[in-house]
Amino acid sequence: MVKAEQSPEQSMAAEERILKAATTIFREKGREGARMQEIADAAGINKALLHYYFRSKDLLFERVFIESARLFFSRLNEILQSERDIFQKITQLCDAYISLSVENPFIPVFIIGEMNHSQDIFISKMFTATQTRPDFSIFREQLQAAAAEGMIRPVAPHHLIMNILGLCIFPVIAKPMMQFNMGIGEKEFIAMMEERKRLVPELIISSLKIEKK
Amino acid sequence: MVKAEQSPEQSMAAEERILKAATTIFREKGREGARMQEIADAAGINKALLHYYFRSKDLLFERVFIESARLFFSRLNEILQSERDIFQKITQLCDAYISLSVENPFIPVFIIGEMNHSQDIFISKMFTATQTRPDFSIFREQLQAAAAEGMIRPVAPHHLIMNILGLCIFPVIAKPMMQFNMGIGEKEFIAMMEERKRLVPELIISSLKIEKK
DNA sequence: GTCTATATATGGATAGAC
DNA sequence: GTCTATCCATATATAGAC
Repeated sequence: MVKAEQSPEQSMAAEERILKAATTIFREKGREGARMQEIADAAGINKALLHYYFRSKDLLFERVFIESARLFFSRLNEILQSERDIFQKITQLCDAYISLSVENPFIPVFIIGEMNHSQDIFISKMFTATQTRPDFSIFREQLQAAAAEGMIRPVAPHHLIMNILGLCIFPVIAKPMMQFNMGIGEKEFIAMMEERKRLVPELIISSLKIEKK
Repeated sequence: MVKAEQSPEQSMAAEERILKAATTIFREKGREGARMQEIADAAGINKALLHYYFRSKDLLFERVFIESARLFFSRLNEILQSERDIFQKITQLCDAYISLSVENPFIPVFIIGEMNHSQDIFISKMFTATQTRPDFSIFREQLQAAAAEGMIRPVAPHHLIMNILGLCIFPVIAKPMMQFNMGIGEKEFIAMMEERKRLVPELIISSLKIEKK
């Protein structure tokens, strides 16, 4: 515990503590709601050190946002471009995004909020930085092939992806509404989301298989 | 144009202009992102007058939030408690919430964001003020009756409502993500949401009718 | 690298004239 | 009711000692 030393580990520790604290607070309160003082307190250092390491609130925010967006979107790409068939991919996507949202309930609200509050130019820049722009080409071809074979009915990829993400993520961001408007408690909510890991893939897949009209 | 007069109409006009401007700006930027100066500018008056009419930013925000929440949640109640059967109600809910979200794209993000950023006590107070707490009893009974008759398979109301709202609202709040991550332009987005007025009820209703297992 | 102290800017709110 | 001018608290950011 030789605290006087200025070892690289000490330096790293402070920088990481700041980043960890900033991540928590930005995600919970958003860019505008977060306070540098609060981040400093949570990191156990003072405001001056924040600026020493990250120069400004905007830059610190960018770091947090990019990392959050990467965490959120990288799974999408991984699953879409794997070697699995469409049904496995759908099941994996549901499981991944329900788990991700339940375990990090602030991330979806954070990303959605900031994306809707920022200028297009900023969002574009952030996305380029995350390097997670998903490639739908493989998935699209799989869907077309399956439709051509009569295995499923034709479906536009963006509709399908929105269906999956909406069904998996929306309940998490609407949780307060469910609490106050529908009387769903914490335990019921957890149970409900667990049920949805089974219900949502079933719903999505059955809708593809039905021969209607 | 006798501007010197202090008629009640003049007074009303200013108050309403403020409320209109505040509504727009709070919805777009959120409670923390909104600036009283900006609201004053948009209303064509100065900051002092904001406080004259609404006392504080918090009170002005409450007015806007309550009115927005009322607009958003009142449709839910209306439809759930109407005399229609469950299939008509589902179709109406989809149509209503797609239209509402497309026409007022900031409202869902606004309500969701503020509900996730506020204390439970505040949210609770706001909801009491809106007087729009939905009553699911009729809808629940209808679902149970239909299931008992074998018309549909059993389904929990809160799952069903989340499915509907998620499928209708999520694409709107995820619009920036679709733009930058999936290359969906403004025209494609509008067309997509129009398609969903047909696709979503079809998806929901078919999932209820299927006899699986 | 880390701190204390301080500069600077900004935003919400009030005082007081008209 | 409406304005200008100003106060005051808070927030980001910097200077400079250690």
